[in-house]
Amino acid sequence: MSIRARRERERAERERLIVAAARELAEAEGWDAVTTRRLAEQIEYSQPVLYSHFSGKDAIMAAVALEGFAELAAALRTARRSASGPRQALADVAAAYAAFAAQRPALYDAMFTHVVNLPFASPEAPAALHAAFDELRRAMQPVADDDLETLAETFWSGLHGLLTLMRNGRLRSEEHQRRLALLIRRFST
Amino acid sequence: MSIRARRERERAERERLIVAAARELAEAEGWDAVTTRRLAEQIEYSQPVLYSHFSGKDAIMAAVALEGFAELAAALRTARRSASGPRQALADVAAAYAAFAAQRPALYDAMFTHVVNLPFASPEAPAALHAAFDELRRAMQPVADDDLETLAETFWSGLHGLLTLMRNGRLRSEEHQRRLALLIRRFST
DNA sequence: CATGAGATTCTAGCAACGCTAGAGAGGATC
DNA sequence: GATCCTCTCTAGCGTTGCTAGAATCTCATG
Repeated sequence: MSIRARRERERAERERLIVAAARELAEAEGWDAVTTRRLAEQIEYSQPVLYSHFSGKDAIMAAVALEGFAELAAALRTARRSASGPRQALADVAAAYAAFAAQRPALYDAMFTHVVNLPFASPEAPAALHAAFDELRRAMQPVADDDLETLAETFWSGLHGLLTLMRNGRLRSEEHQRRLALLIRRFST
Repeated sequence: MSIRARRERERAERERLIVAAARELAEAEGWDAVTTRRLAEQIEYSQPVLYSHFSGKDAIMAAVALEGFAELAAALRTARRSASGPRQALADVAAAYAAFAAQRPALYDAMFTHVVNLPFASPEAPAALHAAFDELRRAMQPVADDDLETLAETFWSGLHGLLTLMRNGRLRSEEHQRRLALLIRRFST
């Protein structure tokens, strides 16, 4: 029994290693640099081992994205709780979201632009994802008139659009903060 | 002299063919299906011919994107001009933008998410791109207080976020119209 | 202690990708 | 008619994600 347990423990540890290696490599050199060969080399096993843990590269990216959702939820929660008041909460949460995306672009991509296999706007979506969106919803509660869910989705989309277009060079970078402030202002009534 | 002219004409025609084939294939099966081999087969020439016209696959995508900008500008212009009034113009232009993105997702991707080589928010950006953004700017003129440029960028980002997150299954599809209306409403004062 | 079964991991390779070097064919020029 | 030059093709390089089948290692059983 104990042997089996040790095996499973080691196996879980190796899986953790794969996800960590993928994330590190992606954050350092972008997702294009994350190849199965480099991952295998990093964990000091051969390529096929990856496929005994994950169905493919997409599944590894999804695992990285899942980590990201949990961290995003935590960051948003901290921002909301440390806000000076309910009105400030929205601005602080939005700023935390923007900072998260700016500091971990590769992670953000895995979460919101690349992987499509994860269920999103449905009850089957991962708990961490629900938690992250819930933080945004709570931050918007004080400024919501009726349909909180739709309002939160729309504001989130605005944030997401600003950050992705900004990062891809589609917007004047010197106006970034002004646009963020403008968006928040438009959703603060 | 005439021979040289015919040559150049035929060459330009072949270049047009390449772009058209890339666009068709992308719209039918997505950009992943657009390979240099399939493109070569479609135009009935060998692969290296593509590289005598374009520096690589990215350049072909950029050419397709350029077509898209022109068409988007035209669509937005039509929407703005046929609007019943200056207040309705913003809603109509936004609706036209959303329809464009929904009907030609691959084209939209080439324009706004994939290719990064094109200059964007700068004077060097292609004329068609300036024209398209200018339509949005004009539609927002009546509702702008002071900084029209930043306002237009922010509203555009909101639209872009809604459409991309929607298309990738990140938002509840049944609420799409409601979110669009909400965004427009928030930017209509 | 030896052996066979079962799980685990590796080597080697497939098909497809973007892209390119160098050979060959064709028409224009002297 | 020989020579050049432009154009196009065949063939191939290095890389990708992924997989089949051989090899190795572990462990319970005779």
